[in-house]
Formats: sequence, C-alpha cells, structure tokens
Amino acid sequence: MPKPDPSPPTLQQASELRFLVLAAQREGNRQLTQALRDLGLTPAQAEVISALDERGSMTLATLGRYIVCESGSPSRLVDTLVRKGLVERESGQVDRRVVHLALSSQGRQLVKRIKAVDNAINSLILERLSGTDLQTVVEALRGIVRDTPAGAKVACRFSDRRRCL
Amino acid sequence: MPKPDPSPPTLQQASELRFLVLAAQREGNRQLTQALRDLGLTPAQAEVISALDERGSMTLATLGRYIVCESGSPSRLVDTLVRKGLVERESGQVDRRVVHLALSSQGRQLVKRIKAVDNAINSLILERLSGTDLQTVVEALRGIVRDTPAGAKVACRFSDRRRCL
DNA sequence: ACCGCATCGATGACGTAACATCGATGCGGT
DNA sequence: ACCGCATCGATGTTACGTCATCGATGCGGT
Repeated sequence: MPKPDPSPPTLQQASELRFLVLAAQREGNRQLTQALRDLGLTPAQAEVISALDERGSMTLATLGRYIVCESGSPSRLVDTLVRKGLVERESGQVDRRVVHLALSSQGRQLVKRIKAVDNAINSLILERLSGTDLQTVVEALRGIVRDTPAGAKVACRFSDRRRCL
Repeated sequence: MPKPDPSPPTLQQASELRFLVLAAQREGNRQLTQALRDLGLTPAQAEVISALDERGSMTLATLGRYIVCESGSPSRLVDTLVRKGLVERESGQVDRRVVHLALSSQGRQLVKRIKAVDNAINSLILERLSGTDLQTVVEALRGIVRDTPAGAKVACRFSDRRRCL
C-alpha cells in the first residue's frame, strides 16, 4: 500500500502536538512514580542514580548538565539522595569549589531494579507504537529540541559520542 | 526518492523517545513561561483562561477534566486567577457542591494576547519540523497516551467531537 | 424518609522545577 | 601578586503537580 501524501502541516496540528507532549510527559511521570514507589524513589531521583551509574563519578555541575529532569545545579535533589544514603558527596581536592558525587554501595544495589522499571516502560511504549515508524518520531522530536539545552542533554546521552560535555 | 525501510524498533529508541518527550516539555514550558511573563501569567494559568474561553463557563471539576496541565481539581490554580481578578467563581444554585467558573472582563482581555503567544510557538514548531510528516508524529503520540486520562483530554480538545465529557 | 455511596471542592503534605542571589573559589591577563 | 570575571554549589522564593484526606452535598435503592 503506498503512503498517502502527507497533508500540509497546520497550526492546529502543532497545537495538538504540544498538548500531546505535555500529556505524554505527565502520564509517563505518573506511571513512573507508581513503578518507583516500591523503591522509595521519585523519577528525578532515579534519573540521578542512573546517570551516576552510566557515567560514573562526576561533579554536581556535570550532573546538572547531564540529566534532563532539571536544569541548573541539582543540589537539593542530590541532597535527598545523600540523606537516603544512596549517593556519596565529597569535596574536590584540586578544585575546592566542586563536589564529587558517586553511588554508594546501597545506591548501586538499586540500579538493577531501576533498569527493570525503565525497560518495562520502554517495552510498553514499543507495544503502543507498533506499526508506526519510531525513528521518524524520534527525529521529529530531536528537531523540536535542537539547539536547546535540554535537547543537547538528550543528544549527549544518545548517539552523539563526539562533543559530550 | 523511496523511503528507506523503517528499522525495527528498539528499546534504546523508546528510551530516547521518553527523554525527548521530557526535554520537549521542559524546554517548551520554559519558552512559554518567558513569552507569558509580560502578561503576568504562568503556562498553567494561561491554559485555564484558554479553556474557559473555548468552552465558556464550567464547573471546577469539568475544568479539571478538560485541562492537560493538571489532574484532579485545580482549586488552587483557579484560586490564583480569582485573586488576580481574571476569573469569577460562583457557587452552584442547583447543585450546591459545585462552583461555576467564568472569565471576568479583565480575563477576557487577555485571551487575544494568549492566543498570539500560542500561535507564535506553534509556528516555531512548524518551522523546526519542516520536512517531517507532522501527522505521523501526532498519531504516534496519540498512541502512547491512548486510554490514559491525559490522552483523553487531548482527544477531547482535538477532533473527537463525540464523547467529550 | 433513610442509608450507603459517589461526587465535589478545599486543604495538607511532599517533591520538584525554574529563577535569582550569594559567598567561595579558580583563572587569565597584566 | 593582583584584579576582574567566570564557575561552582548552596539557598530563598514562587508556583506548580500529585496524592491523600475531609466535610458537604446529591442521589439511587429500598
């Protein structure tokens, strides 16, 4: 079956797209909150732990540039995780302004469970998208956030190995 | 030029899609916040005013089912707008549980400016998506939020004239 | 009329998000 | 060495966004 000619883009479609993005984010966050409840983590906290697992120890500022869930320096977010004993914080020796962060052994134990939650949700998304070309959607959203800080973060985490931080 | 065969969907792509949705929502919200600053409104407040303009007077619960920016009853969000003199609140006469909401004349004056901001952002999105089939993206996101409360809200506001509340 | 239950709107609690500010620290240019 | 400026991390402020709870109110079934 040949593809129908794509109809010309309208402002109406753009508006719906915006609401859909908002709806998807809200809905996804709610589901993620539920799924992470057993781990005693919020979505933002889980992203920090995943980031520290993927990239290893880093400073607070670097973490802020890496995670999508928050801009600026996530002092308070990390604070919560330190209080929970999941992250260790250590002042820099050379540059005394910075703070190095690392997963504690307790934090490392959560990584596997977080990944399980992530994969479950990702699988659910794949199910719901069966039949549509995922790559097209990904590229479209990349276009929307191109040249924005948040877009750079995603590009950094996926496939853009060159200029990552 | 024929389309290349779509590559099979991967969990990696689904993961990137999730981050892109988050990034797009955050980035869009920041831009919208900037654009609405002159009006003294936040994105959530602007959505309430737009909703009351589109659908006319309604109760708090109905508004809660209509707006995407918040679930539950947006008591406090509306409270802010009442305090600003943009929305009028009146207890129901028949059903004394409900509260009817309506734009004040001051609130109505903001509608045009809000629409201008919306259109500017929608146009920007269209620019950034030139070349991609917007309809495909919209349908994919509809699929993701299908059968969720937030998805129903969007379906209600766009093209699903039948069972809308 | 009554009772059990659902709905409505307000409110408390918690954890973000975004922005502004601040003091401490490093660093390049002279 | 010094100065101006940038960077870092902490903190205050404002406004959500979600969940839970509560009291008031309506309603269906008997």
